[in-house]
Amino acid sequence: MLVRADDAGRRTGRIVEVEAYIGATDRASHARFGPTARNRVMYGPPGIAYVYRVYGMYDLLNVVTEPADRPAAVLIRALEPLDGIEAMRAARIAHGRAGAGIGRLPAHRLASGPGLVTAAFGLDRFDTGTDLCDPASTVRIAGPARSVTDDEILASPRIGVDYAAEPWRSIPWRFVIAGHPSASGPSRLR
DNA sequence: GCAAGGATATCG
DNA sequence: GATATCCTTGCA
Repeated sequence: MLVRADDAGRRTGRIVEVEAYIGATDRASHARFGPTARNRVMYGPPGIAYVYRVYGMYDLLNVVTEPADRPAAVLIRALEPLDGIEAMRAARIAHGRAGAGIGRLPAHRLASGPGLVTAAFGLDRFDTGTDLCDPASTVRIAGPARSVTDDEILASPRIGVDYAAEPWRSIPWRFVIAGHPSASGPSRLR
């Protein structure tokens, strides 16, 4: 569960879709270039946020997952909004990238994509370095909203990594709660 | 189907 | 410095 507690109130969302990026040999990972100014937190301790910008407009939230010097992270691709729906909606409108229909978007679509997760939670690349495991952090990851069994989870190839060589392009390292209405992409892909 | 949008890694 | 590329999204 992703939690943000600040002046705007408390926002929580159940993490329903993630992707794994593991090691310098993963040709789809930012770590494929070795340590750089952008990805350096991937080489630090786990539990830290790595937020980067793609396509000039969207910031994507990742969590560092391995001990120092082993670059790995999990991309948070979608949330099921639980609390703070209106704060998320307001943040989406303030972010301004999406079209005019946000005011009428159903709640379950407010964070149904990696760029939408950060927009709904008011995160950007300058939040890189936040300790997501520290209860004192404004943004943090708490225990699961509820338990998930293995047979609910669908594994598939990662999204948007067609540039990577095989086998990395096809490894099923995207994990989603099968059929969840808050998963990313068109409904036919959920 | 495709444009928007700017940071980033790489090359000269 | 210049340039090709990118872990996306919403609308035509």
